[in-house]
Order: sequence, then C-alpha cells, then structure tokens
Amino acid sequence: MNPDYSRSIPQVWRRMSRVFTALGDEHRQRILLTFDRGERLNVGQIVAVSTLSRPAVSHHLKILREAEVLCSEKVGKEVFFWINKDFLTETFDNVRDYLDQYL
Amino acid sequence: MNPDYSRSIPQVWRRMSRVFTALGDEHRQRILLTFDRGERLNVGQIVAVSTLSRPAVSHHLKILREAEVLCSEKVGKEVFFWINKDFLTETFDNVRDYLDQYL
DNA sequence: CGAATACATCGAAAAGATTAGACATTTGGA
DNA sequence: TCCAAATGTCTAATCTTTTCGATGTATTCG
Repeated sequence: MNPDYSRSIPQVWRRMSRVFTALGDEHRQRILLTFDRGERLNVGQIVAVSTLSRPAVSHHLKILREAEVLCSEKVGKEVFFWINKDFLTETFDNVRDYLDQYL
Repeated sequence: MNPDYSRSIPQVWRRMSRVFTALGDEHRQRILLTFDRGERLNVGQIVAVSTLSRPAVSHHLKILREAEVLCSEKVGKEVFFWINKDFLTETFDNVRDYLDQYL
C-alpha cells in the first residue's frame, strides 16, 4: 500500500493525471476521434461536425491543449489543432510500464 | 476526418471511453495509486488513507468497478477491491495500437 | 481605414458531479 | 436472538463543469 499517494498526486504523475482528466469527457473523446492520421483541423471544421456551440468547443480544445493532448498553431486568421502523438505515445507507454512493473 | 465520431462514441470505444471517464478524476487516480502489486484492499483500508468520507469513497469505488478498472469480491463482512490489471493492460495496448495505426 | 472572417473570452445560467450525514443491509459472533 | 462491524444507499446541499449569447481581439482584404 502507498498511503502517500492517497492524499496528493505525486509529481511524476501530474502531467499524466492532466491527460486522463482531459480524456475523461465524452465530448473531448469525440473531438479526438475525428482526427485522421497526421491531420490538422481548424476550429471551424471541428465546430462544424460537433453538436456543441463554438464557445463550448473552444473550451474543450483549450483543456486538451493545456493537457498537451493537442497542439495548436495560428495560421493567419485560423487556429489549427493536431494530435500530440509523441506525447500521447510516451504517456501510454509510461502507464503500460507502470502496469508491468508495479501492478 | 471522421465526422461520424464527432456525434457519438463508436461501439468499439465505449468500454475504453468508460475507463477514461473513470480515470479522469483525481480522487480516483489517487485511490488507484495506493494499490501495491497484486494487492487487495478493503473499503475500510481505502477510506483510512483517503481524505474523503466513506460514502464518497464508496461512490468512487463504484465508478471504478463499473468501468472495470477495479474488481471486487465480498469476503465475510468486508469487500475487497483490486486492480483489473489484465483489462487495463488490454485497454492501454489498444490505445497504443490506435495511436500507431491511425494517428 | 472599414468590413468581414476566424477565433477566444467573458459572464451568467444550467447541468452535472461530488460530498457527507442519516439510514439500511449483510454478516459473524456472543 | 441480539449486537457490533463493514459496507452500501438515499438525499439534499454544495461545488464544479459546461454551455452559449454577447462581446473582444487579431487578421486579411478591398
């Protein structure tokens, strides 16, 4: 038993914790599933296929970006988002290693 | 772009979606981190190291069990919980495969 | 410059999740 | 049977998140 972990998330888990929190919402999961391989989508495209208003989508995109699940870049008037594949791969590999080593 | 996914979670993702939703809460993350390798903990032990009341812990344990992240078994008066390592391993392997194949 | 486009943010309301006390249930033991 | 222990459930209050109209900001084009 690790009683320490029951009161606060340890430092090494903070970044991953934010990923899980970001992924723990169905709207955000659905946004992520709309991305094809290597694709970049602007906000308008995501709003167009979403059931939510633009401010709501913008809110979810912000959470995903802050959790480093998505990257974004402004090009002219548009803001493009894409999946941070490297970070997600690293994150899930870490979780996988934790499962193997400690559980 | 997969516009279909933007309106509802596809069947193959439903089970994994529930896992992410269950893991998307810091209290539940902390509960999970208290488990040592192969360990079984009863509710009282989890409550003892938690900052929450027993009903609150019970609530979170229920969510984790329904998402199949935890298994449980009643032994006498106690209910023991343990981590569903096989399912979690399978889940994260699936996500990892998805990242490799489709993103 | 002025208009139009794309997006973010603000702010208040609504929806949803969480929490803990009180109560209920199950079990084992005296 | 009666009691205590361990846990689940109910409920209402609270807290947090989500939502969207309105407004603000940056950028491009005429």
